[in-house]
Amino acid sequence: MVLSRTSQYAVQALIYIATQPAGEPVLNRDIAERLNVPAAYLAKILQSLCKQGLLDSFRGRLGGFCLRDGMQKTSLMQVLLLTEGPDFTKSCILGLKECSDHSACPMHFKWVPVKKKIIAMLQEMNLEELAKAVRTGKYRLADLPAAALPA
Amino acid sequence: MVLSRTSQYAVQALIYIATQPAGEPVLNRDIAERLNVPAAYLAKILQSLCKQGLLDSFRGRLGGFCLRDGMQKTSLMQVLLLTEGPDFTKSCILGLKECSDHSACPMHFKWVPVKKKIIAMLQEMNLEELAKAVRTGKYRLADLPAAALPA
DNA sequence: TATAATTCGGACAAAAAACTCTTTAGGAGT
DNA sequence: ACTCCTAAAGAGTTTTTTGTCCGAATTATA
Ligand code: FES
Ligand code: FES
Repeated sequence: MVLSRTSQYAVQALIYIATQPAGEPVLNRDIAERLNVPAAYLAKILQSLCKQGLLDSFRGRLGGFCLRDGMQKTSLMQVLLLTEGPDFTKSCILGLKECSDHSACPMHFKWVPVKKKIIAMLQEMNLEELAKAVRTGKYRLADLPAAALPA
Repeated sequence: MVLSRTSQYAVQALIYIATQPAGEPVLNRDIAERLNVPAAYLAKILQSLCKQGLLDSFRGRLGGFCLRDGMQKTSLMQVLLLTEGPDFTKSCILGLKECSDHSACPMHFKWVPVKKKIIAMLQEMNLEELAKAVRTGKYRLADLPAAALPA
């Protein structure tokens, strides 16, 4: 309803990394397995997040990815601006090029307040808090494996 | 941020048809030109909306598409359930297969209230009202043509 | 120094979404 | 009956997104 698969993988991975001890690199393979997403594809996404400054990467033995220092409090909004592009929040719901009060589609004045709520929500959630929530065990980052479902 | 291009075209076209005199078929060609959208592609979308019961179509001279009788008050939610599929509102923002209180991702309890707002908004907007808004001339369905932009 | 483990980078492949072309069939006017 | 105008249908193309593969570079450790 809102996010590309790439963004979903990125967010899941970042939260997962944030749940792990800071400073200890996490293996791409482990993240992919844990989240049940394609490892090679996830690697690309993580590499891109490195280039964009959210992650640090280390090659060779004891290598892996970890959150760059000071990025614990990165908001989901910041992440999505990287993965969805800088116009993420700027678009008209009907797809018009410009979305502004003086150039409005018929849904504009209903949509804008809702959009503001979405943006506020994305800005107030950060990786550290989400990771903390996951560590309580009450929330999950990936689907239940089929094996765990009732027969 | 929320809708596929197909859905955007569908909604734009339906609103445009609703602005036209009821019972008089509107040409696909005219809709496409007015919305500045690929005609052949739009035709497919309209055909699909016919099959799904929102529109009536007529071939030959004086042919075209018009809203099926009684569909003037169709809500955007109903339209999007057709164009985006019946799971449109059911998805988890992180992409998990199940989105429910007892199987929640870490964003679930923040996301669900916002999602409810989106759904409420989509349910309360219907084609007739949107068309009326467009007829006032204050709102638009398509981008300003490049020719109309300041040089 | 050799080895194993890891990311990096680029090319490639598959799938989905967006869009086009061409032919057929149906309906209105003459 | 004929012609013109329209949507219907289906195959095909292009573009974007998602996903794979492989070889090279980098690093810890034995
Ligand atoms: S112009 Fe369409 S949402 Fe603002
Ligand atoms: S489980 Fe993720 S939004 Fe409900």
